[in-house]
Amino acid sequence: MFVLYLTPMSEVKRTILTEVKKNSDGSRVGILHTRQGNVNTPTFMPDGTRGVVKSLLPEQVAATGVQIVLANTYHLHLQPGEDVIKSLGDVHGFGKWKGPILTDSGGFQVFSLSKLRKITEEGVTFKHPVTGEMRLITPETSIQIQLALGADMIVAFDHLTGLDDESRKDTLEAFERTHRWLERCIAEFKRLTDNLEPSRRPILFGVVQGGLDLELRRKSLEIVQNSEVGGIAIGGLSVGESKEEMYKILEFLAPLYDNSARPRFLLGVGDPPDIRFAIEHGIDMLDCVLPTRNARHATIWIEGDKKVHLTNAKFVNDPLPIMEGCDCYSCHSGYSRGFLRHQFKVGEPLAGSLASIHNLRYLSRICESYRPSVE
RNA sequence: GCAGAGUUAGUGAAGCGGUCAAACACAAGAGACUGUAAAUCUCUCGGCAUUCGCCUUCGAAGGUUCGAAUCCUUCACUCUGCA
Repeated sequence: MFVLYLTPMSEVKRTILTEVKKNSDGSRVGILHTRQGNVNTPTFMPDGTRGVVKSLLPEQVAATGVQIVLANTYHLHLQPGEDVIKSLGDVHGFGKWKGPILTDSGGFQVFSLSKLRKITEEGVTFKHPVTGEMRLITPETSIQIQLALGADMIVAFDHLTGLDDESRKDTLEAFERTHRWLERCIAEFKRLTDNLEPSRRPILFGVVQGGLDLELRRKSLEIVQNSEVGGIAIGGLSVGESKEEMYKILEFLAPLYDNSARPRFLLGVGDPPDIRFAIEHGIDMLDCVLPTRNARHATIWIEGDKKVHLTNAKFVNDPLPIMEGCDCYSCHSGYSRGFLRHQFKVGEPLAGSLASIHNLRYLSRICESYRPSVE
């Protein structure tokens, strides 16, 4: 068969995700096998860009139900550098996170640092936002860095563009380049990991692009699925488009995943309704800065996915916890909204930490609601 | 007592004849944030109308001027020197 001829490789045959159950709402329950242990899916993964989930101890992160944490290739490469991290016990020993760690490739910075970067076919040259230093990241170096960091799951270096009106014209270029770069990522990955036992290899995710164009999305998914990658990442969403547009793509892709043993990772989505929608359309893993960033900005979720600003004046004397009935540490310990409002107003970092714990628990609980039998 | 300096919206602080309802910072109020240049950013912040606009303000009271937060006089208070 043509597809098999293209993909006779070990990564495709390897069972990276064991599908435990299909739910009637379209979601699926699974066990993700990484070299750093198994993880229950669907799962939400907070971003610890610089090697830690901001303002939280690993124990506090784990206590929210989170099982995987992200780190970022671009940030850790620039500072302190993968050599330093390697010498300090790779990303696990560095940040003391015992579970699996996934690194993002730096592809997001192609988008978020668009004013500070230049794209060529070779790769992307970034100007350091602070020092002005120029640094080239290529598909090959991204893979090298991620492996040196010691991540258990890594992402192919892709070309991400925004989906605001201005940037949509770049979709085709980004789509094509992403696939050319994927081949180079895979080649480099194989070169550096072929000598490892398959069970000791990190999992490489290829990234699906294509903007809002359904045909491009179909083609991109096909290309990624026919590549020697261990996981499928859906990229290029939640970057300026409407929710309806994002949902349309997720809905379109849902029936097209061809291999239940490969995890599907939706990059960068973390608004509770979006998480639910994604999970109910076959997504197993999601990461996002939203729960922790919002928390540091005093915004938390309560029942019904409602956003609440804890700095609001109405909370001055409020003795209630962030969310009644919540089983997170912050709510369970009884910290009042009045206390949190005050600590936010005076700039006390503990307030952001307590709110982060709550928001992470809120998202973990959403994921757990799809996998009751596994708990 | 004498000589200087000062008193500006919640606070600090610019302004020194028209372009001043009055810079800026903080405080206050509201909001944004989706693979983290983000413990950040945006808006509002005398009163009313909330579109045009109108009204009351720059220690107090008088005065000069077409026009004063800005110049003059007196008073009140604050600070710094000398007694």
